[in-house]
Amino acid sequence: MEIRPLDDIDRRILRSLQRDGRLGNNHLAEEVGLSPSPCWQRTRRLEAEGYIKGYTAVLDQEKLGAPETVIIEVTLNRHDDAVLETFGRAMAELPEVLEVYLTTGEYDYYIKVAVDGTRGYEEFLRHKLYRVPGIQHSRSTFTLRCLKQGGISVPA
Amino acid sequence: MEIRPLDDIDRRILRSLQRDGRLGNNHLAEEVGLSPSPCWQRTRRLEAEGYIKGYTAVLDQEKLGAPETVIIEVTLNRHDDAVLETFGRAMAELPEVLEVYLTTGEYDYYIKVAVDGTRGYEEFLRHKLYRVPGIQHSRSTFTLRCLKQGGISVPA
DNA sequence: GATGAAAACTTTATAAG
DNA sequence: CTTATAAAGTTTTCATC
Repeated sequence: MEIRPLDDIDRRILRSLQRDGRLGNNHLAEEVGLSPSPCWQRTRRLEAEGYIKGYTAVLDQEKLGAPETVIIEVTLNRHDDAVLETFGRAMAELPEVLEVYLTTGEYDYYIKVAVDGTRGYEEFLRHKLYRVPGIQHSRSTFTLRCLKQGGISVPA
Repeated sequence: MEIRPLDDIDRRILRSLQRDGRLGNNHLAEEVGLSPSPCWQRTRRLEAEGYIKGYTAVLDQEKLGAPETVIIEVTLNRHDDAVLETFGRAMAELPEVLEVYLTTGEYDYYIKVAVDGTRGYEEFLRHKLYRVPGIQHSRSTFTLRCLKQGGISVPA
């Protein structure tokens, strides 16, 4: 079920649905230069094979009251599996947290949070991050402006 | 046109559409406990007022041949508006680049890229990043595992 | 792959309680 | 807000070339 590589039309379907996740099959077919029926089959195949993981509404962080994006890097004071895992899970459960990555290098975790200003940030640190045990050191970077944000580009 | 604050039902609509961007109005209405007609009006309002910025298909980075996510922080050797701006735009145009943020602190830019292993990463550095003029210093962090990724949580 | 057709469902608008 | 209606369009399946 995952044998065939993507062809040009598959990639066009992915690009179109990435641009507009609610595109109907008829419009999509027209956009990619196919008749509706095979277009529909390809789209279902791309979903079934996992190229398309899902569809989502993209919401506005500012309008929802968390205009600041802050990057927090964290080192833990122990590095056994259990501590690393527990910390990551605790972070992932917090609503302010947008992203959690376990990383190589100087820090163990890389976390991105959305907060309402320095106040919101302080609150997050004091009431959420610093209450999770095991943090040795953390370093925060406020973002000033986002120039790009989004999913992977479908290769040519 | 942007006077009214969100109520509980609006927030449920946002959460449902974030979870499934292709939910039809009837299912959505049922999910949020409303009849289809007002549900449809609220959804259009949330779009028109910008709470919903759009809809997108979420694609699989691995399946599309770029399984590694690398975080690159960059300092530029000059900090006038033109240099900062030009660098950010050049980064945003590269297909490997998923995110570009201008930041406070030690580095000027924070960039997230998707590449195919250390090979793909080296190629990105040599053929793309290092060909952009003005870089004083950069620091790369490979991510090992992603524990969370997604948009903002709709507040309670 | 293209076409066509049919049933079920969705979208969009409008009117009335 | 709800219920109801209705035309237009979409989705999904299926048979055929």
